[in-house]
Amino acid sequence: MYKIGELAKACDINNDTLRFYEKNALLCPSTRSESGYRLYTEKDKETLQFILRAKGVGFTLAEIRELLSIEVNKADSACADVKTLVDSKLNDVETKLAELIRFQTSLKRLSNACCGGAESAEHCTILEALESDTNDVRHEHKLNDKES
Amino acid sequence: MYKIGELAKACDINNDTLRFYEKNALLCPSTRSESGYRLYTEKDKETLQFILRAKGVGFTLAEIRELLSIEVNKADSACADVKTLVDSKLNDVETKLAELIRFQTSLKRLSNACCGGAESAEHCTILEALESDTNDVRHEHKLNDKES
DNA sequence: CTTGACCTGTGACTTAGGTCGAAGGTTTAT
DNA sequence: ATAAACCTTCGACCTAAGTCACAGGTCAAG
Ligand SMILES: [Zn+2]
Ligand SMILES: [Zn+2]
Ligand SMILES: [Zn+2]
Ligand SMILES: [Zn+2]
Repeated sequence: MYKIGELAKACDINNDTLRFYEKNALLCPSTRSESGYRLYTEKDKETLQFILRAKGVGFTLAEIRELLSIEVNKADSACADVKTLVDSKLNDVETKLAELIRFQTSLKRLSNACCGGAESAEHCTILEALESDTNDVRHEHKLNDKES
Repeated sequence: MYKIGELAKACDINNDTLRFYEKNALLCPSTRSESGYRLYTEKDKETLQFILRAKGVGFTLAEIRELLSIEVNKADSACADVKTLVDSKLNDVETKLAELIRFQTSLKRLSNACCGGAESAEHCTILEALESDTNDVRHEHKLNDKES
């Protein structure tokens, strides 16, 4: 059982953020102590970590709430509903994934095209590499322009 | 050459967003007409599409500005600087990618575990599937609890 | 010659996701 | 018994990324 400050510290967030998540129905502590202290279980902590990961991946709190609500309301919902929601989120994730891979490819191409040396990057064609979906680019520095 | 309204419409954003991007050094129209109208080239449009894609993938405008500034300042920067920035962004992208793949895996597992039928989803263990990094889960609906 | 699209500048407002402080009160640890 | 951590409510404030509107003015097309 974690008290609010303990959980917050463990997950590197603010106490107020935990209260905020509670008010916004994202994470309620499983119990309270006799004196009213919030007490979070290990499972609560995992849920929090799930929330933080989901956020990191670009889900809004509303979307995360939706995902979490499946768990809460599952007795009241049909498998069909659950699957529909999950498949829709899966779809979102896969769309993002495709974009990210496109970025990764572009950035890799760019990194490969750039020699990383101390010379002027004038020949580095970032946007070309970032925007084109086509072939590789590689720049060359002339060794001695002056003496041509 | 696109006028502001044309580009905005073509990319399904607000005119004011384009002015906002201009004020925030993300996208300046290549030229102006004699009368002062913003005129965007095809290349400007591509840059805009890059911005929109980058945003969609979770980059902040500040990060996008950094990426774009490479192009603008490349004569003034060394390949080493360019490569450092690019590799750092690449790193960010790969971190996100890893998280997203984790999500994809979880959601897929969940989707597979759920029969999608009209029955109560009581046996659907979302969080288990979402949080565990372990094995597959599959639920079974008893055919007739009453008559047991 | 009027209408709609554009220009400028200014400032208010919005949503999401917090963060902080104050006021006033309890609990827990040392 | 005192300090640190917790509780509550309440409201102010913050950033990011816009959006909207107003005022006063120019421009282009039918
Ligand atoms: Zn280079
Ligand atoms: Zn180089
Ligand atoms: Zn199910
Ligand atoms: Zn089922």
